[in-house]
Amino acid sequence: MESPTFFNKNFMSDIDQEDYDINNNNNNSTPENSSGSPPPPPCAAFNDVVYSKITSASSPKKSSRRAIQKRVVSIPIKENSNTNTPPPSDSWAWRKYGQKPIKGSPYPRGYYRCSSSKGCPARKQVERSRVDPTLLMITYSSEHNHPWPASRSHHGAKPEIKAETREEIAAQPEPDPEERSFADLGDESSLVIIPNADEFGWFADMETTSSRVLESPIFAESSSRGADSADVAGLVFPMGEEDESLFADLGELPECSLVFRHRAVGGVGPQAQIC
DNA sequence: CGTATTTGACCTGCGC
DNA sequence: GCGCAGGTCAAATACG
Repeated sequence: MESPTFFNKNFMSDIDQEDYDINNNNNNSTPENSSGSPPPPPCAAFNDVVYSKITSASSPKKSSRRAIQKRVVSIPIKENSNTNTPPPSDSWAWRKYGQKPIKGSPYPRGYYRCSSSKGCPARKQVERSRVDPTLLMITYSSEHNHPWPASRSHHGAKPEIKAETREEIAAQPEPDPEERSFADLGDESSLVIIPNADEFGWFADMETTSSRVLESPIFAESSSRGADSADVAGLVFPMGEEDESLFADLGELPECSLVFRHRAVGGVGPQAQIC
């Protein structure tokens, strides 16, 4: 059903805005602030942007108007990663559906669709920060309040979205009991969300030049202790080997995330923080 | 053979 | 109204 919506133009510069806010140590001067709106929540290094998307009228599949919620995280990566380097894994399965060069940025933006569950409306965009190429900007978006799927099945299970078409997606919003609203993700804004200690592997993949992250006491510990990173997990996510169940809870990102923030002052790297 | 990725085309919104 | 840029589609291709 179409619901009346309003278009928030702020969304247009979502990434750029975040990017520059972050990298220009300008965290305190978000548009919201400058316009007299309530200040962002304590952890709000990023703006959650809720906007409506008015889709193509010529394409029935896309003709619905939906409120979209966006969240941007930035992740340090190896500088020598190239555009073919897959984005760091998070706890969902993503299927790439497009890539576009972005004006003003030497790096293309990749477009991914959630394939963790059938009918999952979530999407994400991945691009290198033009300001700091060692940062990977990941923009998650989903319909506002749409259930965020349980995490993808790891360990080889392929996402089962084969026959999925956009029509099917629109037609079957069968939420899983374990699913959480994507809106939940938005309750805590943050720069970098490390969803799962078991997946710090992708950090290993990125750490070389971005040891800034590992400067974090928490991370330094986790990285130096390898498998024992469960300590870290213990801090934020009660994780064991049976992380399947944990993954299933990853919809609760805010509750089980390590959060890194750029230091607004001092211009140093990200700062570990648990919201 | 089934699934994922690539990539050019197409569509839409926005700024001028 | 036009052009540009971003986002998505879908056919072709690659991969396991």
